Amino acid sequence: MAIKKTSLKDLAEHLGLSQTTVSRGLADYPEVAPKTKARIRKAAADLNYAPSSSAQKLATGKALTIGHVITLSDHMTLNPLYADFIAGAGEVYAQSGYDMLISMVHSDRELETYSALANSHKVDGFVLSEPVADDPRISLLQGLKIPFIVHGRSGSPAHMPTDYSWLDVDNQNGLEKATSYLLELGHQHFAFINGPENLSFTQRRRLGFEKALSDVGVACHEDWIFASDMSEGKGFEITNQLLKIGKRPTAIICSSMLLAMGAQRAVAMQGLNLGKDVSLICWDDCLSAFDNKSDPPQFTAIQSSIYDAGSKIAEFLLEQIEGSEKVPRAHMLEVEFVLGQSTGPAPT
Amino acid sequence: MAIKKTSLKDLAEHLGLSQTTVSRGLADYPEVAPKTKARIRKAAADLNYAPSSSAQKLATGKALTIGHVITLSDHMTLNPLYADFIAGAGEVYAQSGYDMLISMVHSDRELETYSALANSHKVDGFVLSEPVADDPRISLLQGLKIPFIVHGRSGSPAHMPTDYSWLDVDNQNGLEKATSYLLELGHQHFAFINGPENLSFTQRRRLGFEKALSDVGVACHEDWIFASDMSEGKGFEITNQLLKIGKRPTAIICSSMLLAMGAQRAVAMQGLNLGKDVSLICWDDCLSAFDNKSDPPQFTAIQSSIYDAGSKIAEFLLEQIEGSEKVPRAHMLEVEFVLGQSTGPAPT
DNA sequence: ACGTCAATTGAAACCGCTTTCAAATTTTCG
DNA sequence: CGAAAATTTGAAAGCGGTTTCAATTGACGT
Repeated sequence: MAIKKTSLKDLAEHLGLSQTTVSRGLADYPEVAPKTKARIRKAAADLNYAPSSSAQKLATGKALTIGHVITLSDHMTLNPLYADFIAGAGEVYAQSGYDMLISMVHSDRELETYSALANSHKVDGFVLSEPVADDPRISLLQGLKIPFIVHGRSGSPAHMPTDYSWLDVDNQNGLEKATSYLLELGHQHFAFINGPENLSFTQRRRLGFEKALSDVGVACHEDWIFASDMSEGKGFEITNQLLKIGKRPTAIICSSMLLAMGAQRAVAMQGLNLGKDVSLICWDDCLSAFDNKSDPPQFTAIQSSIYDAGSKIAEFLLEQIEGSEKVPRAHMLEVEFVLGQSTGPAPT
Repeated sequence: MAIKKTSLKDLAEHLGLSQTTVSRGLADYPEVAPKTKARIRKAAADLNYAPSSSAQKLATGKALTIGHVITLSDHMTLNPLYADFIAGAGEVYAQSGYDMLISMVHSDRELETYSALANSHKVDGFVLSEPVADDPRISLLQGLKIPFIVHGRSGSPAHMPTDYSWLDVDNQNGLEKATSYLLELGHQHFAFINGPENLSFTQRRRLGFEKALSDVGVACHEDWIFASDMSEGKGFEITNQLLKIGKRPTAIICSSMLLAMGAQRAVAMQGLNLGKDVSLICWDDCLSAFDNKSDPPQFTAIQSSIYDAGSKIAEFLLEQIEGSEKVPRAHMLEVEFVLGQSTGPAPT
């Protein structure tokens, strides 16, 4: 009852053909006679033949696999964003016959993991997430000469890198829009609950926020800008503190839907009305788990689907790997403003 | 400027040794002289040698890879649970030198994907998630004779399968505990917002719920049991409807934290007090994104870390793959009850 | 000094597929 | 009808490791 794995050789013998022909037949080479091809395909189906991927990889040098390295910063901190992003990318991979290799690794072994995956030829390319300023992974992969694309950009907010491929959403513009809208509503006192300080999108958002304010000469409450984990709990906690202040902010901007949900809870708990006493705009990554899709939407938001970002980035990477032109490619996604129930004119 | 990939052969030549010895040296075989080993290791490090994984796989027949097949039921519905589950499993894989291969696939090509991955030897085993009753994947994999473990159980709620490995959390008991606690508080009118009907854990939870009620002879409002997507929006929507009813439920049980958050929002919006006017218990998978960790916790809950489930399941699967004994292994995880702020005595 | 045995090392086969290059078979056509 | 061209097929050499089995070397006992 040994497992009967049919090899190419078995199949060839069974057909009375050479491995060469069978291999070509299955790969649909033009030089194989149509009649033969049909025979081969039938036999392959009958014998339940499936080529060994490792043999194929060895022979072709292609891994047909894309690597995503995820760092578990502390214990089990898996960004919920990542799930949707990966779903988007994964679907594209599947359609193109690629696999997705996910490596969970602690941050201290991160670079090592990239090298190992690249050197052992396990993957043909990488997707880099959450770039930090001057991200060491970028130069590493450049040195390794393996294709990769960055979700986001490393470097200063204004910089549009040209020496590597990236796809980013216009974070700065997004926050400018959000802030401007609130300004139009007459708000003057803003709190901004942003993401972890070291991430470059956080910095870009802050820039957009500050720019919108300085453009109209409204002062920015430095100590109402928070760098926080983007969890519901933090959103609640911070907002709760804020609302206790005598002269409290009238508008809150949250860098994620989770933060916004926490903020909303705090507002409700203080007996205040969202959209009246306090306005709230949040960044909405359009995660499948939190659809902001009621009519009108629960939150006024800056939207940008991270699922789409995932699929776009996968497309670009595959083009880069398979295509001849190895020019780095850059792409900026625009955000969409949606009006929801969480904003209203500044209270007088 | 070709990429200089050092092969075993290069390394052997460089050292003036045979490939055999070098291979053994790197694999730490006892028959290689310690002095030689040291030389080999140094050279390997110097030349930046990394074995080709495909060659290794081909030679050994092991893929050192575990497959997770994720079905995207509709468009982009990636269960947020899955992220934490995968993180738990992924970490164990990484520690044991295994990779995690994730295949995103539409449900109509699901079985096909399992066969393809197995037949092409891309993976040494599978983790099956979200089993449904009489899950076809199970018999498929049994036929394929490839190791696998199920997260959850297929089949009737009472059944403890012995013909395949599984790890499950005691869903029934969890819901019994939750319901009993509410009963002790004097509640009589329950709503239960459960997960999608076809999933077997949903059925088990329902069973626990009904059992707890029938044990004390309390009637069950059939039409207050909901099979719902486990999203915040649904939780809100359903609860909102419920609260408009004249003789409304005094206690709500939610099968996920997201549902509970939605429910909470509805309660707050109706100007009601959670833990006073309405009590709420939820199932808490201890997702990293929603920590129910304040003191006291926001929600009274039945806890069971899905991250831990992921790592346990990975451990078991690897044992099954590497170990000699191929006996199916079963494991039941217990739940923990935590008292939070969302419950209180039934209003009179 | 010599046979014996353990400790090391190596040659070569093999894993299963792709691909180069040559061979065999058909077709085409003057 | 026969040569040249086009179409099909196959033998064998990799791809880069692991592993079997044989060969070499050195140590040891007498």
